[in-house]
Amino acid sequence: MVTVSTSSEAYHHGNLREALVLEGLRALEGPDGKAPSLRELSRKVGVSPTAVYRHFPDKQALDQALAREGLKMLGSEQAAAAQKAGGGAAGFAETGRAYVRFALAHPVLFRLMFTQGKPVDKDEPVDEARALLIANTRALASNPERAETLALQAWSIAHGIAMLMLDGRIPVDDALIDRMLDTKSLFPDQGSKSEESP
Amino acid sequence: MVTVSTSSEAYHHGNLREALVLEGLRALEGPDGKAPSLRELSRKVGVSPTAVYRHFPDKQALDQALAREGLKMLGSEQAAAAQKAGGGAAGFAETGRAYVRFALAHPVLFRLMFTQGKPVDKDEPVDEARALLIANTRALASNPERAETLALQAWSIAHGIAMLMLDGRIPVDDALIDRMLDTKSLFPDQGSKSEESP
DNA sequence: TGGTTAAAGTGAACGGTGTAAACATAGGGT
DNA sequence: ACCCTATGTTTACACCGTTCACTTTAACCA
Repeated sequence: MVTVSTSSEAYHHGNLREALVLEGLRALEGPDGKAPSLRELSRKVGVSPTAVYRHFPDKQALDQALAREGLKMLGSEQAAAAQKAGGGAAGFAETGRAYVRFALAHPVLFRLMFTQGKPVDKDEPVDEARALLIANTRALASNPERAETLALQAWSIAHGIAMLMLDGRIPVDDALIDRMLDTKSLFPDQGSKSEESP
Repeated sequence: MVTVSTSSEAYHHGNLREALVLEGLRALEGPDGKAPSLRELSRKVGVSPTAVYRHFPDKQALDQALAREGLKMLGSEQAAAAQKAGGGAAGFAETGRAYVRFALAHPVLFRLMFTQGKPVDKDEPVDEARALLIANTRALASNPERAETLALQAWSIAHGIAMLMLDGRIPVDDALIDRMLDTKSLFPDQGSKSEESP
């Protein structure tokens, strides 16, 4: 059904959708500081602007696809960071740092990920980061309700730090990040339920 | 030198700059969910688009003026909330709630306030909110360094909650806000330096 | 008081954007 | 062998921020 033609001179591109997303992610990493326009993207891929509409209903849909890729990247980076730290409380703390690090490393992508309005009631199958967060707080908090609050608090502070640094309100400083994300002082009841070993 | 002509039919508007900022703030409160364009603003004020450039070097400058107004509003609302709560720890907690409340009440303005890139090293004479925050943490924290960390943590969590709610990542719920902003559990060392009475 | 000058407005135009509509092409299934 | 459909193209429209050359008006000074 889908013939993935690698020839780049064909009238039909082959897999334009994937190419757009790929080029979009690349552009988001660029030094422009702003998300690429639809026309700019289509130019780079070598296709007319309206061709995009065969694969996305509108620009926002393209942006949402890029946002989903970003969420996937963030999730896997957080998971990797947690695993490297040995899981548990240390891993939990590390996911926070990974969150802020990701935001600083991919500022435009990060903004796009959250600017794209999504409903809150629908569970995203792609959101590994959220699942990881919930699992972590469930394991660390004293009780389930406290766990949920803890999860949202942890998310909020990491997100707040990330945003304020991206917006130039807070100096970008690794040591400062560590101090602000010090989970022992922020969430003193962590680990009161279970303790773990590497 | 400056004659403020109230007549609205004059060739020269009289005080176009103020009118633009006023209309801009009004538009930011509207249901559009997006910041007004320069042309739209000039239309509503009854002036040609290029007239704006007599008062602002570019669109970003206009946006920055709007952002400054927003920061002033936020600062005074926070100060009022703190005063109503009787100052001290209770007042500090209230400034956090006021911050989130402001963001939810003026979503587009709030976004604009932080999207307008400003340097971090320059002290803004207008930023009452930051001054209030620093004063509060100085009074509440056990030592100066802890006070600074506390200030940035408090700011970050309030900002994070505000942003995540604006972006639809967290349900907008007053009780949830209170739970997440519970300063007694978040910052257990608060009040260890000085205690106050209403 | 009257003339000059500079501040503050205008309109047309340029390149950019997202998007709709009509048309072109190519490749696969019957 | 044919046509159908998926996937491209061209053209066009309305809007955007911004530049340029021009006009109007008001304030100041001789």
